[in-house]
Amino acid sequence: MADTRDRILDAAAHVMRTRGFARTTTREIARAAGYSEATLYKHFQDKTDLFLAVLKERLPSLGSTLSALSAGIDAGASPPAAADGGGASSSADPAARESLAGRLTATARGAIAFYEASFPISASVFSEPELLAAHHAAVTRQGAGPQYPLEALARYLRLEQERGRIQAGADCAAAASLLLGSCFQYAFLRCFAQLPPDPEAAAAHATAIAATLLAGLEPA
Amino acid sequence: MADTRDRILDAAAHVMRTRGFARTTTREIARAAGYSEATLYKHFQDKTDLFLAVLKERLPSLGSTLSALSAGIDAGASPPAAADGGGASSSADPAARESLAGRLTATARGAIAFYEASFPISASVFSEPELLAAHHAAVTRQGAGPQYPLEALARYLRLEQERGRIQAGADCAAAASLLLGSCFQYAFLRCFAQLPPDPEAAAAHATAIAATLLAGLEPA
DNA sequence: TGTACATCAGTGAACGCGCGTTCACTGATGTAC
DNA sequence: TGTACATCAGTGAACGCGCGTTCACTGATGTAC
Repeated sequence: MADTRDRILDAAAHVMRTRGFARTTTREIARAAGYSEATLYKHFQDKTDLFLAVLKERLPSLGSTLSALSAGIDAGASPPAAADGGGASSSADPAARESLAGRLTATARGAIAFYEASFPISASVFSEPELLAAHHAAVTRQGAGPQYPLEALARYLRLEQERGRIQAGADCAAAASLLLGSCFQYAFLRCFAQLPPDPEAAAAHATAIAATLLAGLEPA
Repeated sequence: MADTRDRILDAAAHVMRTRGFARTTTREIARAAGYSEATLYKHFQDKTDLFLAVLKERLPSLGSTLSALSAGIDAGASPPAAADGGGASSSADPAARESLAGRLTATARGAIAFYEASFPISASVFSEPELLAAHHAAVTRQGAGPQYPLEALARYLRLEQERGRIQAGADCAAAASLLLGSCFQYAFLRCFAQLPPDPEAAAAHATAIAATLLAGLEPA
């Protein structure tokens, strides 16, 4: 029973990813889940209810990537737990993980993987403004939402700032927006071109933007 | 007749923005345009054909913002002409327009306006993978597409690099991705929260990210 | 100028289809005595 | 252990609706003579 609900959510998420939101009908979901359409209505009030559950329970999370950020620095605020979609948060090189550049690069890699995984589903929400509003309300109510990673990264950067590893006058919110925004758009462009995730290309991008953000553009 | 086609495209773009892609039916478009549904089929082969025309002919452009970037520096490559959605590309302060920071800020403001205007329509495309593929093919064929602004900005930065206004070793592609990615995600977050465009907030964001990108984070 | 015809932008009404949803039902499993 | 009943996850078939699309048509405008 609880298993049935999970299978329906898995199937719905799978159909949304592979056929697109417009093709994600109750028939397709039921077929993919191996149940009749009527069964969907034993577990969800209607189609919108099912979609909101998919958005809430089947979107990947940046949780582990973000908690790895501050690990070993401060036992401060940890993000809400959920399934992890990134998995690229722990660098292979322990020394790199300790450096500012290493941490930012690892975060960028995790963010790219996360955005690439969530885009196909989250973009769909924009085609139904009422669904968008309901999802936004749900996500805001529980303090998550797409601006959470920005806030977490900015918090980490301020921590480093206090420790003197970042310029005293630097705008940490702006820096977080630059780094994650770049990852976000990078993932968008790959989804737009319908390219599959490429961890090596993503790592190269992550390294380049982290280094550029840290160093700045102005000549010495 | 040609006027009719334009009115249909205007109506379709309007319905897509206000009701969302899922609610953009032939009936709604016809009603908004003031024609019968049958008239749509005198001008477009089918609904997909109409959507592709909207994407091609009614998406805003960053053209003027990007050409303003290099204005007065080099008579180099100018972007393809199209209707302009930004309009915030020319700064009120001529001195600011001349400085690197001023140009980057103006570009960021134009990019935010552009992304805020195009997101509601372009996100829709993700709900129909076939439409996405067709749109991507069309846009790639004519050398435009969402990565065009990134390339144009990177080209401008390399120009400044040659003139010594940017560090010799800096990664201009990464810098362009940081700046425009931040604008892109900023616009996404506003659309997600269904907030209307706010030029003042956008200008503040643009100023902050341009300054942060230029200065970098590392202490002197 | 008047008449007969051609053109063509636009329409009203209908079509078949696939959608989301519901309903009376089945049959396996658990439980009381 | 056997019997009678309750529970409940899951179903097959049907429903009404709104969608995209088509078709025979209208009526205003232009043109030939």
